[in-house]
Amino acid sequence: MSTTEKPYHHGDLRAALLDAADALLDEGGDGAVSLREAARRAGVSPTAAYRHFADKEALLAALALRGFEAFGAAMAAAVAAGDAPPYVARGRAYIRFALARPGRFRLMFGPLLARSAAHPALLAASRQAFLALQANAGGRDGALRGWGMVHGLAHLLLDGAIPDEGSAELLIERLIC
Amino acid sequence: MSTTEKPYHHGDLRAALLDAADALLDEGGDGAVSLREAARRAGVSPTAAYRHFADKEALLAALALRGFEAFGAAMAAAVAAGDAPPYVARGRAYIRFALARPGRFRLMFGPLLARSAAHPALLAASRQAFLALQANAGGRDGALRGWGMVHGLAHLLLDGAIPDEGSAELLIERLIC
DNA sequence: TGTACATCAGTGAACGCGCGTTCACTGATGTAC
DNA sequence: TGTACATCAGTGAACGCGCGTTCACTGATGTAC
Repeated sequence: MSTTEKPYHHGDLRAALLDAADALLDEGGDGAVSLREAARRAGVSPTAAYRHFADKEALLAALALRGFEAFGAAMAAAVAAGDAPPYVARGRAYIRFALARPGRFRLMFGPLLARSAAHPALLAASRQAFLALQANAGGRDGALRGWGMVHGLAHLLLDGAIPDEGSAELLIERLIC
Repeated sequence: MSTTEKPYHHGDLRAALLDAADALLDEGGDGAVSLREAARRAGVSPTAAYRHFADKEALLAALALRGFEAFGAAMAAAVAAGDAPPYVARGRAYIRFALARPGRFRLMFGPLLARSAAHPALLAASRQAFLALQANAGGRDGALRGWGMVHGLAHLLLDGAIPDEGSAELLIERLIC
C-alpha cells in the first residue's frame, strides 16, 4: 500500500523519502538508514532531501513520529475489533506491531527518544502510548508491568532470543490473556 | 577495575581491545564500536586487532560472550546474597545489569543474536540465561512472562521511555516482587 | 493579456571523514642443534 | 654456550567505500502590475 519503491513523479517528495527510509529501517535496522540511499530510492539527487529535512536526525525523528501514529492507530483498531478485552487486545497489538515493523518499532523507542529534550514531539507520543496502555490495567504499577512485558516479549521475539515456539502468533495469544 | 584506558604494556592485547571496545559500547552504543578506535584506545596501530580477531564481527561476538558471562555471574551473586527470593533477586539483577552496562546489554540481545547461526556460542549463552530465569518461575509460560517483563522494563528505562519516577532503583524494587 | 520578476524544488560537483580490510614489512622471542 | 633459523605480534602505508553536508546553479512555477 504505502511504501512504493518507484521514483516519485511530481508528488510529495517528503512522503516519498519517508517511505524509502521506512523500508530501509525494516530491511537493515537503525544504522541502515542514510539520506543518500533514501534519496536514491526516491529517484532523486543525493541532496534533494535537504529541501525537506534540516538534517538526517530530523528525517529520523519524522520517521519515528509517523511510527507512533501508525502504532496508535493499530492499537485503537485492535480494541475496536473487540476480539478480546481492551487491555489484552492492546497488548497483543503492541507485539504484533513490533513483529510486523521491527525497524519502526526499534526507532520509536530508540536512541532519539533518549535524547528526548531535542524531540519533544517524540516524547509526547511515547507518553500517549503509555497512557493508552494504562487504561484497564489495574493501576499505574500494573500498567508498567504490563508495558514491560509486552515490550520485552516484542524485543525478545525480534532478536530471536526466545527458544523456538513454532508460531509467534500462538505464543502471543497464550501469554497475553 | 577492569576497563583501564591506558595503552597496554606487553600485556594481553586481546583483553585490552575488548576492554576498549566495551567502553565504546557503553559510551555510544552498538554503532560506536570500531576496530580502529578500539586499537587507538589500546595504544596500538589500527591493524593490530587482526592478530586477535578475524574481523569486526568476531570482536563483537567475543564482547557479547563476555557480557553473558558477567551477566550470569551478576545473577548468581544476586541470588547468593539472599536479600530476596531467588526469582525476585534474579529479576532485579537483570534490570540492574542492563542499567549499569547498557551497551553490553543491548549487544548481548542484539543483532548478532538474530544471526545466531553464525554465532552458536552466543545462542547457547542466551539459552542458558533463560534457563536460569526459569527456575522458580512457575512453569515455562510464567518464566517467559517474567523474562519479558524484566527485559522490557530494562529497555524502557534505558530508553528514557518511562515517565520520571525519581529513582529507577525504587521502581525496580516496587515492580519486581 | 503580456511582461518582469521573485520564489522555490531539485541538481551535481565537491569537501572531508572515519571506517574495514589488505599487504609487505620489521623486530623481538623462542627453539634446534 | 653459541649460532641459525622459524615463529609471531605489531607496524604503517595504502585501497576503496559510503556517508553527511555545503555550495553555486538551473529551470520551472507563480505573482504583480
